[in-house]
Amino acid sequence: MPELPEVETTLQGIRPHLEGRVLRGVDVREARLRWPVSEALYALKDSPVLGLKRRAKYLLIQLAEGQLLIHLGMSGTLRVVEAGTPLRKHDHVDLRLDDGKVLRFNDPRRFGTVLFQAGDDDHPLLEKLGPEPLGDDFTGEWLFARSRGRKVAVKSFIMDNATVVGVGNIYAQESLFLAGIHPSRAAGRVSRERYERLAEAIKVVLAKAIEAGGTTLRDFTRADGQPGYFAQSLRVYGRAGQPCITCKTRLKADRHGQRSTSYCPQCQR
DNA sequence: ATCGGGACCTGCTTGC
DNA sequence: TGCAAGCAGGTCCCGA
Repeated sequence: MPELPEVETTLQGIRPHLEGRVLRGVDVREARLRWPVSEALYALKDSPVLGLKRRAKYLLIQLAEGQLLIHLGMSGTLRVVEAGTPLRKHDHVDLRLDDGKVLRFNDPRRFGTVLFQAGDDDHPLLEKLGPEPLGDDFTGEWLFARSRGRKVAVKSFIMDNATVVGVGNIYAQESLFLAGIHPSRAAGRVSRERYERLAEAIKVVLAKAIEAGGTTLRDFTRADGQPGYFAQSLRVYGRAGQPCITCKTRLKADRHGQRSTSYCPQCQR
């Protein structure tokens, strides 16, 4: 159930199990994901795991031969299990480790990816990505500069990975509410000052969500450690028709590019 | 260049 | 109870 906080939580959950280990091999039971699972993975054998990191919503596993890219799509999860653990439905890929554990990729909708990029170069999918939302180079000024003349809805604009990565449907809505910006407003018609507030809101919302994800980290490797959602802190997402937390106005529902949006018509302009 | 829409999938909820 | 429609947290690619 991955937006960026879930991916970050996953990274932190699997890291201790992978660092310092050797990848013995990869078992692919279903290769038809968003893109076919990279053929090169089938041949990997006894490769030390050099490190793990995250870029946007991609989990990157560094091996001597290159880089493994895992994206959870809309429904993907990773679990660390003991070798021999019975398979569940949609357990598509296993990474076998030298300590008898397995990193198991499950994805009912198969929108996720398991790819391999040989050598030192970044995978093409990573090339066009914008700044990390929690990094110093993501600022209101950046949003302002990039948005001049743009007519797209500001919600679509901040969900565009070239603008900033890791802002999915939930957190886009939450951030716009916090910043008091109407999701349908043209990106080019938001002031510098309001973009400062929006950038700050995005950072706060994501940082808090990551923190909350961290609380479920402890049982992450347990049987069904479904990352909790901290739904109680969602102010507008999924609340269309209910009263605004601030002003009691009935929250409205709308759509931006096939994605539902809820917002307060009073607080967000 | 920019924008909106379609596409890729399964599973769960809703409504007749 | 059964079945179809609608919707779900992502994001690439296409045509206008």
